[in-house]
Parts: sequence; C-alpha cells; structure tokens
Amino acid sequence: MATISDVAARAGVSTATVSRTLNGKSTVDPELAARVVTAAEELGYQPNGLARNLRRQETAVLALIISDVENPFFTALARGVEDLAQTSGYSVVLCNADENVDKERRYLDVALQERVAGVVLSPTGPATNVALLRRLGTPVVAVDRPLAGTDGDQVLVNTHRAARDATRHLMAGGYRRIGCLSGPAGVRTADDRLTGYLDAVGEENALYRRASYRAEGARLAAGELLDLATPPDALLIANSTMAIGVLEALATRALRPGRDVGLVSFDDAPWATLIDPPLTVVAQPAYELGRAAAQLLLARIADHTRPVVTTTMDARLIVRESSHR
Amino acid sequence: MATISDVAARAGVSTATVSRTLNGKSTVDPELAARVVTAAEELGYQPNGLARNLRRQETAVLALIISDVENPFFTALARGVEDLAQTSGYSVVLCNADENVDKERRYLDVALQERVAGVVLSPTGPATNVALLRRLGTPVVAVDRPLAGTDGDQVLVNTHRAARDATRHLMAGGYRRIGCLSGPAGVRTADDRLTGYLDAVGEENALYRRASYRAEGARLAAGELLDLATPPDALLIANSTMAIGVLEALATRALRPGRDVGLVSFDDAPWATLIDPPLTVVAQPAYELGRAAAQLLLARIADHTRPVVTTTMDARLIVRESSHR
DNA sequence: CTGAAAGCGCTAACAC
DNA sequence: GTGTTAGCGCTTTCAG
Repeated sequence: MATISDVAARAGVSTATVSRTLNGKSTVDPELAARVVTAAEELGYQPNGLARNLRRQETAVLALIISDVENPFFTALARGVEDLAQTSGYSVVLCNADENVDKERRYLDVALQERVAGVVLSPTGPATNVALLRRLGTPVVAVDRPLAGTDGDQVLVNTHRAARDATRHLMAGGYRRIGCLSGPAGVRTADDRLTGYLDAVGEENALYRRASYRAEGARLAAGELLDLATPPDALLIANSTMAIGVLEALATRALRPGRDVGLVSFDDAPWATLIDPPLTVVAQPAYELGRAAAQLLLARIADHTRPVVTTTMDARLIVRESSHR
Repeated sequence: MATISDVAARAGVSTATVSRTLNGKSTVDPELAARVVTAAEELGYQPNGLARNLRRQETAVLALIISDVENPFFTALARGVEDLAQTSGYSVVLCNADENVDKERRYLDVALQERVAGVVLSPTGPATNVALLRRLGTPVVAVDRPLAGTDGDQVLVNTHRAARDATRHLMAGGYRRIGCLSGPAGVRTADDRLTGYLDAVGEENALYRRASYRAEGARLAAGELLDLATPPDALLIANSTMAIGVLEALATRALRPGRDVGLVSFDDAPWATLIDPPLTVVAQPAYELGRAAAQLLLARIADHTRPVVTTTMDARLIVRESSHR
C-alpha cells in the first residue's frame, strides 16, 4: 500500500509538503499541490490512520457501548449518538456488551487501547475500569444508567417517577392487585423501576419478579405470577422486550390484556399499537438521550475541565387500551 | 499515560523485555518478568494499540457495516458476527450505514484508514470503494446482499425462491389478486423478492409498489394499493419493518389480516405471534448468516489465496394465521 | 513556502 | 535470555 513517501517521491517533493497539502493545513504553492494531488491519485494513496493518530495523539472516533443491540431502545439511542457525532466529523463504533460484564470490560479495554476520543457507555455492571479510562484521560459519559461511584457526565431518564406514575395510572384504572416485572438486580434502571412501583403500591402490596431484560425470562417470571393462588390483575413491565414474553404468557393462559390483566410496559416499541388491545407504554426519549450524551461527550473532549453535568429527561406515559378494562 | 519505556525504566530492564513479557512471546527470566509485571501495574500501564498495530501492521478488529441498526434482522446478524469473532479474539465494531450510500462510503473509508483486519458488509448501494479496499488487501465479505461486479466471498439467502414460494403459498390459500410491497430498486434483496413474486403470479398479474425498507414508506405504499379500484386481496411484504406499516394501513381501513387481506412478511419478528391473527413469515437465518460471514472473513484473513466461496442459505416459511381466511 | 529530521509507542531483527 | 536499534507512516517543529 502506498505511503506518504511514495507520494512525495513521485511528486518530487518532501513528505512534509505532501502532508501539508493533503491536510490543507499551511498553505502550499498551487503548482506543487497539484503535483501532490495527482501523484496521490495515481498511486491510490490512502492515509494510514494508525500512523496519523499515533503521531497526533488523538482519534476522531467515539465508542458507544450498549447493553443490548437487540433492544430497540438502545438502537434508537445509537442513532441519536451517531447523528450528533456525525455533525462534528466523528465516527462512532458501536460495541454490544450484551448485558455481559466481561464483554463490557473487554470493549472498554479496546476503547482505551485504541485510544478513542471518548466513550458513551450504557453500563451493564459496576464497570470498574471506567475509573481507569477516566484517570487516563479518556472522557466517558454514562447514558441510561448511572455509573456508580464515579462522578462524570450522565444523561438519564427519571425512570423512578415514570414507574411510580405508571403504577398509579393502573391503580386509577381500578386494578387492585398490581404486580411488577423488572430487570436484574444491580441494573439501575431495573432497580429504579421496581422502587417506583413499590412507592406507588406500598411495600405491603408488593408482588414482583425480577428477570433478565429479555423475553424468555419475562415469560417465565410472568407465568409464576399469573399462576399464583391470587394472581395480579395488572402488571408493570420494565421494557418492551420483556413485554413480548409477558404477552406470550398471557396468551397461553387465554388471558386478555386490559380486561383480564392491565398492562403498562416501558418503551414504545413499533408494534405496541399493532396488538390487540394496543399497549399502554412509558415512552422514553431514546434518540434524544443519545444525542444529548454525544453532545456532552464532545463538550467534555473539547474541555476536560468543564463542570460535570447530569441531564435527566422525563419519560412520557402513553395511554392506550391495555391499561383499562 | 505511561509508556513501555516508563515500565522498562522502573523495572530496570529494556523495552524489549517488557514487550516480551507482556506479550508472552519469547520466554523471559521469571524474576525479570515479575519485576516487569509489578512495574506495569504500579504505573497503570496500558499498551498503546495504535503503536502496536502500526508496528505489527495488523489489527484484531473487524468492521461490520450494516444497512439499518433498527432492523431486527441486522441486529441478529450482528450478534452472529460478534459471537464468532469473539471466539478467535477479534473485536467487532458495528457501523450503521443507515441505508445511506454516503455513510456507507464514509465507514468503508474509516475501515480502510484504521486498517481493520477485515470487513463484513451488507451493501446499501453499489459500494464502489469496496474494490479499493480489496485491492489494498483488506478482505471484505458481503452478507445478505451480493456485491455487484466484484467476486468475493459472500453469504446470501435464497430470497428469490423464498419470495416465490411464499407467493405460491398465498395462491394456494385461495387468494386471487396478490400484491407485493418490496424495498428500493437497486437493493438486491428487494429486487429478488420482487422477481420471486413476479415469477409466481406472472407479469400480467403484477401489482406491486416499492418503498423504503421502513414502516412509514410501506404504510403509504400499502395504502395506495389498498385504495385501488380493485385492491389486492393478499400482500407479500419484503421485511418486518415494512410489515408494521402495512398492518397500520390495514388497521386504519378496518381490514383484517387473513380474512380480508392475506399477509406474508419476510423476517420473523419477535412480535409476529403476538398480533391477531399471528403473522405468517419467511424466517431468514440471520444469526447464522452473521456467523457464516465472520467465519469466511476469518478464513480469508488467514489465507488471502483461498478460493472464493459463496454460501447460500435457505429461508423457511412459517405458516401462521395471516395467510388464510 | 519548503525540506530535513525528530519522534509518537511499540515490536522484531540482530547482536551479544 | 536480554539489550540495542531500526523502523511502522505520519505530523510538526525548526531552519532555510
């Protein structure tokens, strides 16, 4: 593969001149510039980003580490990050931690070693090596889930309140025994949604299960609840992927959402209006979350000393048919 | 940030010894090795991947460029690529071309400049700079959609036949006026699904629209078809995202899938069984496609001269209620 | 405005 | 088994 010195040789100039013309930094004699450009084209020259980054000690790529590529919430968020990054000339590479602490750690390592300009992270676990990243000067902003113990930029949604309000909505709809299906303990969004629910029903009426943030786990957990001697007459569900499992559990028991079991789920999936009855949801501003996180990250990259900020956005309850009889 | 020479200095050895111990290549005296390790830990040493890659002239990262992160088909594929790459110690960075030829070109450039080990590409357009990549020695394997004009490794699904069979299934179900909603012209999967459909119904009975591979476009296009003087009594839909739009179009017209309009859609979305009636689909082996593509890529990286292979997988028709009255 | 040369951090010959 | 040294390909002073 052609290098900058090949180009220099062919154009009869120094490598410095080639570098200058190709980067349009300092001004160079038009005639020489022309020679450089044609030489580069003839050789099919492609700059070596590795060498450039090594020399410049910086990279124009951001890493986005999400907990689950198959969750529409995160893909929407990813698009937000991407769209904003693009406007500033950054590329973003997406890493799927898959709700797996090891994978997350590995990706964090890669990000560090490849010296990305910054990382947007939706933490799966305690993510201890974020501290390392930050200490070594790589900006990190947490999105969706806070980063325990470290004080850095964050963009979150007020998920506790959203869960509490959604539960109250169910109570207002006349449901008397409301259950909750939340995600794994230790995942902050799952914890918050659960405590929001508990706040609304009161500890003494607690009736919940925790499962993975996946359909299968939710199906089983919902089954347990539904097969209780006194089963719940309504359910708050912590995300749209889990909602699929819950809906399956209801279907196999010939239970109809709304009439038999009131339902509210987090995340406004594209299919939420397609099912019968349409699903009442707590819509999170996923795309905006992504944009905001990217914006914070870019700002932090530009100025490492600026004050730390936490942005909190609200979720919105969209009432449809599954939450009343 | 600590460098290898800092570690060397602190351990009282040469940089070569540090490199050797940390990479476990050649064998080094246990006592020195121990000193190196503790020195590295004390300094919080993190190898600089850029420098290493520059020197080694190789990277352990794969790029996966997909056409749409928000399409479950591609995210399943992504997991396949990731899972396989992981087993061989490669990281994969996901780039979302967003069905946009410019973005795809930009990511291809990034891949080239960052000197990734190889790229798995689901081409959005003619992707002319793939030729460049290959010419410069970066292996590329095409997945889902073939790469026009270049002969490289590919893993595809026999989507033409799948579309034809799905259409025949609809005909066998007694539908007489079958329409088709396919993706953009020039996108090979969209073209193939359309011609498969045409093969089944015959050119003289053609009744189709093309739209973007998104819900909104499909909703509009389906509306056009449905509002015809003699509307179709069944529809073949080119992917699950479009199916959402079609279902919306039917709902606003109080048309019931199956009874009023027979439906078969490509891609077995998680919600396909949740709607009423459940959706008949053509399930593609997305995850396996990803695995196979990654495997081919790794093989190609290991041996640039091995024969080119095209793997074709079959899709599977899953009959549910939406395709009969 | 241009070229020579140093050096980013690392690995791999090559010598000892 | 270990150290010295020459680069990987680029950018960027520093002279001229």
